[in-house]
Amino acid sequence: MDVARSGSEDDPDTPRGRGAAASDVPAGAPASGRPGLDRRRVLRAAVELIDRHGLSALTMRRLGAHLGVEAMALYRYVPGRESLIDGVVETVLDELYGDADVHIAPVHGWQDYLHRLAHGVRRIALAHPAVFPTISTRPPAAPWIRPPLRSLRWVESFLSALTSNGFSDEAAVAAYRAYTSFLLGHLLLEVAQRGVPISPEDEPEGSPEVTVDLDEYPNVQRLEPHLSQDESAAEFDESLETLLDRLERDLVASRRSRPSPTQSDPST
Amino acid sequence: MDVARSGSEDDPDTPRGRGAAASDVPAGAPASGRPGLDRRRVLRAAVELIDRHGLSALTMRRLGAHLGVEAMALYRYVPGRESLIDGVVETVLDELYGDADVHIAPVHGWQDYLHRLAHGVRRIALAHPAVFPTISTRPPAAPWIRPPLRSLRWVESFLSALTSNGFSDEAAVAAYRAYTSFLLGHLLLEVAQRGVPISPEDEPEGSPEVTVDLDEYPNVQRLEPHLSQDESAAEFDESLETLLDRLERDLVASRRSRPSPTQSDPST
DNA sequence: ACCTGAACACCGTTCAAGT
DNA sequence: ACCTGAACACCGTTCAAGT
Repeated sequence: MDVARSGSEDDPDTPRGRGAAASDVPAGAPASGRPGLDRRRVLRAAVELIDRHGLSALTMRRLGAHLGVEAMALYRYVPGRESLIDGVVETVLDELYGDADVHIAPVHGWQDYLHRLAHGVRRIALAHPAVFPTISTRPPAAPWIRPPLRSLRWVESFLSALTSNGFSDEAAVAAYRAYTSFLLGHLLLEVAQRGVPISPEDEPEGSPEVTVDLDEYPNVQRLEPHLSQDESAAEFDESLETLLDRLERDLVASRRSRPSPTQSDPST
Repeated sequence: MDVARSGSEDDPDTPRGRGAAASDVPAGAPASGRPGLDRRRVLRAAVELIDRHGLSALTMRRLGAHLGVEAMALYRYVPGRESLIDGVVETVLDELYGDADVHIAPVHGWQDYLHRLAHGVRRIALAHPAVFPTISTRPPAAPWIRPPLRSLRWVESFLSALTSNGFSDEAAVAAYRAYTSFLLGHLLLEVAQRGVPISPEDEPEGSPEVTVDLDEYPNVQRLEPHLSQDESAAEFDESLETLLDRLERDLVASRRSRPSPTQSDPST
């Protein structure tokens, strides 16, 4: 279960001794980070902007203003807007690497690991609902790198967890596919359900309440109370358990037909 | 199984007697539709533009040019770009209403219906891969209208099919949720895997082939052949069957605990 | 080394004006 | 009734110039 740190790219231009230079500034500065721009600072500001006002509010000019700088200054740290958005996706996903709950040694094998990983991704989706659709739909680097697990590191970690626990290569890949589409489908819908900030300042004023006439849709009308209920959390857990159970059944079945070729080590 | 026609909005401003005025024009005009703009024509041109060059290529000015008109003329038929995109989503989804394979009387009850519907949605996703991410992520009209089944009509049709076949209200809603997240997860990933046209003219020239060094990711490296294989179609079918089987099991189990309260009519 | 001013091409959108 | 010209505010991006 070797999972190291960040993925973005090792920027060797970090101008400080970790926590030293950060002390002579409010540390939680509200908007304008005077002390010196920095790729990481730019990306984090971009995430903040999207979180607060939606993706369409992320313009080079606004991001510059947010950082107390002209837009053109950003091109030192980022090749352009598209690539800035890629960086935002990486930055948000990088939070997973720092998520203690995902990293503690799994006490119940691979199931525990997949369980923790799934909830880690869910926390990220809920923390950055305006970013998650972008995480889900940006074209991945390779066709088999499936969102929302968009980095080689996580794919490796996933496959390693399964193959070192008795899964055949084919089964591990199949599990990877099932797992990612489960995460994507559920979390995208959960995030959509919550309503994401779209463009500038949602709904101008006293909402006109676009109430549709449901008379022609009797089932929808009758089930409206059920439909409106937010069961996302429970559903996520249930579906996840269902998936893990299925994977385990398949695993056991495969062990029976092709008896254990050296029971793997439960190390780490 | 009552499913009527289009959903967009009943535009009463159609300036012709259906097929009469359309006869004095090539009928399959390649780009510039001289004879008179029309909301439907505008939307279809927008779909074509996205299909060919990606969402970012859809600008009011380019769409106008494509239709042989200045951009400002489009504002007669569409309130603005955002709403144009909503119209594109509706237009593409409307193809489902005309899909014969979805509409024929289901010969094997609700399972047959869900099966046909799923494949209908999949056909649409594959026919318009550049539109599907937008279908998946545009904020729905109501929180419980879940992509990719974005219209009241389909939700009604879905719920009707299940509740008239023995499903309780709760079970029907749960099935609706499971079904939509299945569709979304699978199809979004299948479409992403195929690589969608992003911005202008993919890859300028002889692709530099960004080959990543896989040495640090031994499992990924070993499984690369498996991972690269496109099993989307088979996986879609398998996962769909798994889902339908689970729904059926739950249905049977519920019948046992609460014996049939009037076996419903299999009409239409 | 880092940022800015000015400029360019291209946006969405409004509105008075043309036909 | 339908389309256009001109204009406005706002984009992304380049590049020579400032400090």
